[in-house]
Amino acid sequence: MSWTEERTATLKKMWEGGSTASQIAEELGGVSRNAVIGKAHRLGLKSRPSPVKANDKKKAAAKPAAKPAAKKPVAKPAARPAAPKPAARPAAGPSNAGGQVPSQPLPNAGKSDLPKIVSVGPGGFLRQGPGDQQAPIPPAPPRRLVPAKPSPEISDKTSLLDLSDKVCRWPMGHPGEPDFHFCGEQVNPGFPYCVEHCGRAYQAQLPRGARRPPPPLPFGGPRVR
DNA sequence: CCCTGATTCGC
DNA sequence: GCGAATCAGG
Repeated sequence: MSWTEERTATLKKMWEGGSTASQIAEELGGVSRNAVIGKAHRLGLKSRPSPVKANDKKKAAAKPAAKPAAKKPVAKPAARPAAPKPAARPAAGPSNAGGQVPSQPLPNAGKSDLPKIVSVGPGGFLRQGPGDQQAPIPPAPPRRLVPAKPSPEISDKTSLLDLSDKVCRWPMGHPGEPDFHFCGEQVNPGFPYCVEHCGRAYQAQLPRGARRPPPPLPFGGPRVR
């Protein structure tokens, strides 16, 4: 398997959506977890709430001395760029650090305390505020077993091959499912999505300080059909 | 042991 | 660029 545009896009989307590397690898198929991680890094995506690197204590004095990390008999000057850590991006909370979809059905159900931020995008689409996602859509995207439903109705749906600059590339469903397809509506000029999906793709910024970790949107965004 | 992501390095 | 092997933490 090679990293095509779409597979890379899927990887990126899922990675940013909080899926674990294993899940992504499984979804894509034909690649290992390591491959996904490796690719993610090469893409520049990196460092998410990683369980293993959670430590970021202010006390750096403890052990600056690096461990050779490479136990291979190769003598290598430990000149590591010392990645400037991106300083805790508002990432998933501790409860769902594992990338699992939160069991809470409505991330934003009764909470109206947040200011409703709405702004108008270039195409006239309304940006939603983070967490303003139309509430209840997907509590949990069914992963793992794909029914392999012999669906004949994918004929008139926009498939991967039907994508062009003119049609909305918003994914409907999940890759691997028999009826996975794309929105296919006419795009909002200058964007990869139609006006409606631009509203989902591009969200308004909350004022500083009022931000919350982005709702770990399940891969591919809300399951709308 | 299971899981996670990070890193290295031969290909 | 890719990803197995490995490391390291939970």
